[in-house]
Amino acid sequence: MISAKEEMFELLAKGGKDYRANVSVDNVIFGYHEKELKVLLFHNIHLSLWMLPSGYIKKSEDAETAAARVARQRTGLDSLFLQQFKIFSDPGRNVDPLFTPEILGKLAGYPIDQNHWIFDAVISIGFYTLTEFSKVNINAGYFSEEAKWWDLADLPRLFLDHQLIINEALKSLRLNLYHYPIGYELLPEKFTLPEIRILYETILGKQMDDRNFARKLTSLGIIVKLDELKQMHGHRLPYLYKFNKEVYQQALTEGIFIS
Amino acid sequence: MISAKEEMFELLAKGGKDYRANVSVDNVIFGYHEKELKVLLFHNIHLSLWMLPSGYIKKSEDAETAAARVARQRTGLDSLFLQQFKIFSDPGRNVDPLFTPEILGKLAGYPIDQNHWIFDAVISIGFYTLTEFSKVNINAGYFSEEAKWWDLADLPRLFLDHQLIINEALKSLRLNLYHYPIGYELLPEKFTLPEIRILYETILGKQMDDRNFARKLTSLGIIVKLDELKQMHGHRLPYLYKFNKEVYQQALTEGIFIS
DNA sequence: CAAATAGTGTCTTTTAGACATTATTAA
DNA sequence: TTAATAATGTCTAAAAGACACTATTTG
Repeated sequence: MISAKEEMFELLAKGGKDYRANVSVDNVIFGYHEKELKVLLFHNIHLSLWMLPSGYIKKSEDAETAAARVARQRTGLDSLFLQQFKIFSDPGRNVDPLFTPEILGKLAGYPIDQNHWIFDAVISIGFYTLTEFSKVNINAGYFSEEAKWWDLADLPRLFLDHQLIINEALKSLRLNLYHYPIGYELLPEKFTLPEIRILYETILGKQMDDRNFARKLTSLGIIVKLDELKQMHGHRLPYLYKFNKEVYQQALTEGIFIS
Repeated sequence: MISAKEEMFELLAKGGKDYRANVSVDNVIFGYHEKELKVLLFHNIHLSLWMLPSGYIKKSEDAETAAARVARQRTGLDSLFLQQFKIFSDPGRNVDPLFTPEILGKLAGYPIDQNHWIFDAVISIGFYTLTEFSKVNINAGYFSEEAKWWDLADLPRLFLDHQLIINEALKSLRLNLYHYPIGYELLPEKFTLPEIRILYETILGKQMDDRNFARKLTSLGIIVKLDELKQMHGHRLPYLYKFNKEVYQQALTEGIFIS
C-alpha cells in the first residue's frame, strides 16, 4: 500500500496518464458513537479548508475500488461498506477561490499550470458509509495534517461543494435506514433495545416509540432476545439482544420496511 | 441545435478540449405501446453493432443536460424524464473487438490514433426513461443509419456492456414502479382500468389482481373515475378514468407504495 | 343466448399507530 | 423509598391479500 503522500505526488505529476480525468470520488464517512452522529473531515493546511476524503480514480480500477482505496488510506479501515449514492456534475462545482494553481503548486512543491487537468470540470461520484468512531484510525496524510469528527449541525466552511455532498449523503443514509437494517457494524455483538433504538433515533434525528420499534425489529426476526441482562447501575437492567445474521443478511438484500 | 453528425465530428476532433474525458452518458429509452415494452437501439453500420443512444458530456454542462441533449438529438423528444440509475466504471468495460482505431477512423473520415482518448477507460452514467412509441421520431444520425424498437426478450448482440446497462435499467424501472406512479406520459388523457393495469403488468412482467389494483390506485387518489364509457365492440364497455394531476405529482415527489 | 370482457364486494389476516403502567436496580 | 430507566400489552384503524359472481355489449 502506498501512502497518501506518494499517491498525491503521482497523481499531480502524471494524473492524465494513470488516472481518469474529470472524475473523482468523494467519501462521506459518518461515524456513530454513544448517541452521536458525526462526519469525518480533513483539514487542508494549504487551502485552509476542511474537506471530505476524496481522490481520483485510476484507469485500472472501478469507482468502488477507488472509493475503498481512498477510505483505507485515510482511516486504516478495510471493511467499510461504501454506498454510491449520487453523482455531482454541475460544471461549476470545482471552482473555489481557494483552489488555485498557485496554492496547489505550493502544495505539490513545483509549479502547477492553470491548464492542469486538475482544474478541469470534474464529475464526482459520491459514496457514504457509516462506521464506529472508535474503530477508525485517522491517517491525515499529505494534504491535511489534521482530521476531525465533526458534528453535522456544526460544520466549518468546506471545500467546493462538499457541504452539498454531505447533505445529500445524509438524506440517502436516512432514506436507506427505512429500507435496510443497520447496526451490525455499529453496535457490540450483544446490545440492548435502548441502544439500538437510540442508534436509529440519532441518525434519523427524531424519537421513535419504544414499544412499536421493538415489536418491528423482533417480528422481522432481525434481532433476537437473549436470556441475559446487561450489567449497569442505578436502574432496571436491560436485556441483551443479538442480530440474527441470516435474517439480517437477507434483509440487506431484499429490503425491509420500517416506518 | 447542432446535428448529431456535427456533434460527433466535433467530439472526435477536439473532444479533449470541450468534452469531459473518460465519462459518457448512456440512455436506455424504453417504449410502451399496446401491451408491449421495448427498448430503442441504434445500429452502427461501421461497427455492425446495435447500441444505446450514448454521448459524451461537455465541460459546460452537467450529466443530466448531456443525457437530455443526446436523447433529443436521437428521438426529437424534449420532454423525456431521464432518470439516472447507475454508473458503470469497470476498467475493461469499453473494450470491444469491434471498437478499434481503424474502424473509428473510417467512421470519422481521418485517421484515429490508438492513443486517442476515446479508447481510454470510460465511466458511463446510465439514464433511463419510458415513453410512448408513437411519440418518438427517430433520428438515426451519423453513426447509425437504422434505429429500431427491440423486444427486451430478443435483443441483438450489443456494443460493449450495453446489454448489462439495459438489464440494470430494467431492474431500476421495475423497482421504481412500486414507489412512484406511472402512466401520465404513456396513456391517453382518458384511459380504462384494464389499460393502466396492463401497462403495469407489461412492465413488471407479471399479472396483478384487477380488484386490488383498482382499489389501490383509486384509494390513493391517483386516478379518478369519469362518468363516461369507452366505446368498444363485443363486450361490456369499460369506464374511463383520468389522473388526478395534483395527487400524481405529489406521489412523484413523496413516493407511494404499490405491492 | 353465447362469447367476451368489465365491474364490483367481502372476508380474513396483517400491520401501523397510539397509548400508560409495572418492574427492577442502586443509592 | 426514591430516582432512574426498562419492559411490556391492548386496542383501533388501515391495508393487504385472497377470492367469484354479476353486468353489459355484440353477433
